Amino acid sequence: MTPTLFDHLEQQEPLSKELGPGTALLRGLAQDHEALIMEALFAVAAESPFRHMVTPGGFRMSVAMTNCGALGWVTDSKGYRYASMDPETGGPWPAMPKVFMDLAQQAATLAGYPTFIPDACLINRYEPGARLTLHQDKNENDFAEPIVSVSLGLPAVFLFGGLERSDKTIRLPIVHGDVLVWGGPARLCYHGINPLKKGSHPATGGYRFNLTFRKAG
DNA sequence: TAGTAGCT
DNA sequence: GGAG
Repeated sequence: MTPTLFDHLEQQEPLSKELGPGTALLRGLAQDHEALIMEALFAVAAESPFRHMVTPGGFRMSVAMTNCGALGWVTDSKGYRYASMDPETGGPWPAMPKVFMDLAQQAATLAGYPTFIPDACLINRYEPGARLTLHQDKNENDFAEPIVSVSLGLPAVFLFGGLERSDKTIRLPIVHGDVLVWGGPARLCYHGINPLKKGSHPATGGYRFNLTFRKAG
């Protein structure tokens, strides 16, 4: 039986107050298909391997990334953008696995975006110490489309701020299986991930993986 | 400025 | 030495 948004909200702290409308933290939503998801993730990585991209400023990112779907997020000395081809392999990104698409659409629907059809899935791999500093997702074409973020493996602290970098941030402890959706007035909020702490997780070993679904094109 | 260093 |  598919859980309703009410089922999820019932078991969690009231996020809507802090994060505003259009935003939901769906605790444990990805746990049901955890084995299938990890299998699909490794299949994607076998085709387009994880790599440490470089920011326009010339810094190597601590998070290793790959993509699946029609478009993939990339950064290099020329800037941030979406590309239909993997710069490393020269070929298209791997197709988005059905289990990814189904999960993203289920999460988006629960959060109030029933027509969400992602064309991009950025896969982030965090090792201990890896982090993402506060940033906005603004390389997509339509900001009316939400962001769906799936957490797998080691726990992390998700930072959620406002529309300006200097705005106060709240710290959300995120664990394996949690899915965070944000859109509407929160769509362009600054967010980030604190440096990952060392640990071990049955599903992912010493890593945290994050799937970020977007309609980019 | 999707980073890092350096401070409290 | 970790957290902010």
